[in-house]
Amino acid sequence: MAFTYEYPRPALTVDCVIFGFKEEGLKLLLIQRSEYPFRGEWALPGGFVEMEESLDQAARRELEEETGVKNVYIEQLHTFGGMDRDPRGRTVTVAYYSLVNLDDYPPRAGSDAQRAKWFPIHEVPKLAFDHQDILACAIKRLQRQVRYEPVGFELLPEKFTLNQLQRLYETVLNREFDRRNFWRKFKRMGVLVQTEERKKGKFRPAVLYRFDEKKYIELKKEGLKFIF
Amino acid sequence: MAFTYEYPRPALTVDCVIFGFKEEGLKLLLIQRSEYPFRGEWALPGGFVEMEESLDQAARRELEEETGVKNVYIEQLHTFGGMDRDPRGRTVTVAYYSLVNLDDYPPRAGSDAQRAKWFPIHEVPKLAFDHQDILACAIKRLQRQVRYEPVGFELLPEKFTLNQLQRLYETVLNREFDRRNFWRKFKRMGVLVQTEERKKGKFRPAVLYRFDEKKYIELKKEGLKFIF
DNA sequence: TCAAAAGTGTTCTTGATACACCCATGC
DNA sequence: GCATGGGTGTATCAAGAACACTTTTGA
Repeated sequence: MAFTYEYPRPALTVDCVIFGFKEEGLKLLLIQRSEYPFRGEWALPGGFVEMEESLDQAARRELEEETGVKNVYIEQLHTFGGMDRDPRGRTVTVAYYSLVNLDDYPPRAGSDAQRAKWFPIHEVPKLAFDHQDILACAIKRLQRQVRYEPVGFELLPEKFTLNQLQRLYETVLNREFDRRNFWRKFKRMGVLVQTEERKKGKFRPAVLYRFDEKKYIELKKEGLKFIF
Repeated sequence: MAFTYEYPRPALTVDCVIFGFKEEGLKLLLIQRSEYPFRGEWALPGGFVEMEESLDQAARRELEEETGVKNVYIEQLHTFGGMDRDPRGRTVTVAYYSLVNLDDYPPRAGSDAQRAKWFPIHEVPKLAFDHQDILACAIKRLQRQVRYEPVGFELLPEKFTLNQLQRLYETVLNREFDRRNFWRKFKRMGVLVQTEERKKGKFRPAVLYRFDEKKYIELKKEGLKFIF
């Protein structure tokens, strides 16, 4: 049985806010629009939801089609349904967000994603639609989440130094931490595993750590509060 | 300019998870469906989004129409877009959630809302659609939010005793707190104002407190961490 | 005067903060 | 050997957890 009465329906889209991290700082993945509206302007990757796919699937599909980024964990952010979001007509968009390690998705990687580009978070151009609002919402969420859940590791390579981790937190939360206290806090938490490898650089090589997800899940069950 | 190509679109609805609190415990506001599908079964209040209203407006409108509950602060929860949610066809729903003080919305209050009823949270009947999932999501959110933001006060009368506050937290988080530590923690936080009034009962009258929102906002700016 | 809830104070432990020194490396 | 970031230890203070006693009221 179909709908008894068919009312007009808003169009439904998904949009993805994808954050990446490198030594230089936090970055955002955008695409340059090739179609009306906002042709030539930068926008979040996204598009229309098909009838035979879930919202998550739609987000993942659009992300891969438009940027080549795939197999990442995405998380629903918020749904934006303002009346004048889209000049083509009433359109509701479900925004997703994700954190990726920039080493895995270097700038302008896929040839299928010529129009995709990573922008430093503080040099993001004016965005199409209400994508500026969506971005603001995502940044808030990121700042919140990084404090209460170990998501920061998604932004780092598998093996990282405590210094990289600290810089990540300082970048995202826009404040500084005392190196020794920061390190101790994470070490005490017991979710980091020291590896045999060292990161070589100009100066003294730094120990590389891994995030131990299994252990985190265990500790969480026992009531660990991951808070920063 | 309208959409160049018109694709089929999912239907769009809103659903509201409304929590209430009383001495006996946490409650949930449901309506009994009068139409296909799931006629006669209990469901979250909600309905179709109109073309000329925002999502928030739609949620508020449906809530008032179906239950008489109005002028409450609602917050977007999550959007559910599974393919088989609705036997009538592909339907995406934006779920909202809200906390209200049960003294303001007594059970079966409005005559316009005959089919609405408050259920104790542990005696919720089987729900229509995937509303069970939505409810589970809302409970998680409530538990999370009550720990990191002062939303619990929405569930209480304007003036309340520390004991009521404690019972609220114990109910929502499903654990017990030491009375003295709990009280001290809240008092130290500095967001409670002692009123002149007392709550009389069988035994020694208890001091009634108010939540001082202005002060909370101030303290928050100064970096207060509201955590429980 | 008794039962039940309201209200307060102390100790102990743990985590947060602030801070100073030595170490390893490349140049 | 020196500049630079890597790595550790300690003292102090605030907050959390555990716990016991006095007060007020209605019946």
